[in-house]
Amino acid sequence: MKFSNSIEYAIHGLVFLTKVPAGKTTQITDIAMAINVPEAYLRKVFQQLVRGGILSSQKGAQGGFYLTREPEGISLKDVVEAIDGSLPVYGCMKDRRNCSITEDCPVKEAFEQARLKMGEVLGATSIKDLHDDLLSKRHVADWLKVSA
Amino acid sequence: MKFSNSIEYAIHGLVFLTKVPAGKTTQITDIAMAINVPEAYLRKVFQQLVRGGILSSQKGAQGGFYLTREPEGISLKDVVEAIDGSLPVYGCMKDRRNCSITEDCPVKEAFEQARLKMGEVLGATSIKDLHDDLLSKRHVADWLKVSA
DNA sequence: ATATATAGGACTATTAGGATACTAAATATC
DNA sequence: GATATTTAGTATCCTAATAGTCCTATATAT
Repeated sequence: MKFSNSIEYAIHGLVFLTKVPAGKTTQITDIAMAINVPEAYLRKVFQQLVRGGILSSQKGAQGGFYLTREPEGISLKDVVEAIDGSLPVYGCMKDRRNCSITEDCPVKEAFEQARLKMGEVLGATSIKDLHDDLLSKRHVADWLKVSA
Repeated sequence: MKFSNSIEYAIHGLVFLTKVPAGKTTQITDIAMAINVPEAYLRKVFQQLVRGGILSSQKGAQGGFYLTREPEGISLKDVVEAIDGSLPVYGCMKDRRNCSITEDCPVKEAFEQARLKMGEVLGATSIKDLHDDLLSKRHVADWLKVSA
């Protein structure tokens, strides 16, 4: 079981935008080139982030994308939920299988607990945390240098 | 993001086998009918559980499947790993994108922490826990009654 | 008006999941 | 040992989701 590739693209793109001054837009072409992701695809990913309220966009000349809120307010949980819809959910087939356990199902509850715990961890790491952590490394990624 | 349906089938099948005395085999036909799952498909799922060491099987007349170890020793984590391969993993594309962060990647680490937490929760719930919890309900599932 | 940039839909390709069917192999029993 | 029984394993099919591209519409700064 794997998180989608789009999530990695989204995270890199968001970390890249961390350094951009608030209110200033950045064009998708520049971001895609910097983090080495197909431009057309990254555009799609960024549209999902806009719908998820993480990014804002402006059309037309001098337009582009920018963070809706400060990078310390954007968690990995937010990103995953914007892209993949939700953290991994237990897929119950009770309708198809006419299982009579309609509520208080212990299986569902165990998986729900597990999902909440995962959410706590991913909710505790912000885009800013990632950005700062990466900068502190000796060998900084190229795409991070470019954004400086 | 969803856990596969096979996991639900596997869990129901295993809970069903909880009541079967140790060493006694049960045929896939009976299990599939009891828990209302397509027989051919459940056979596939059970093969995965055999490979995962959770079930054992015996070929030939009077053959069938049986639990390899006691139901209190089988956790939801074991089942998920036998069926889906692993709890959800962060899919990093560093090869394709020639990302220079080869080790100590903070993104990878955050997702790894999250996966471990989820594993702790799912590892703490056993098939026996689920069975006992279900039996304690007022309205017990039909497939559970059958196995009694 | 016009050049510029995202929005959004249409479209393709590849992969994974869900499900079925058939053949091979093992074994209890007669 | 022959046979019926039952799982193992594989091959196949269908569907859905992911990954990725491209074209057109729409908004907007200048």
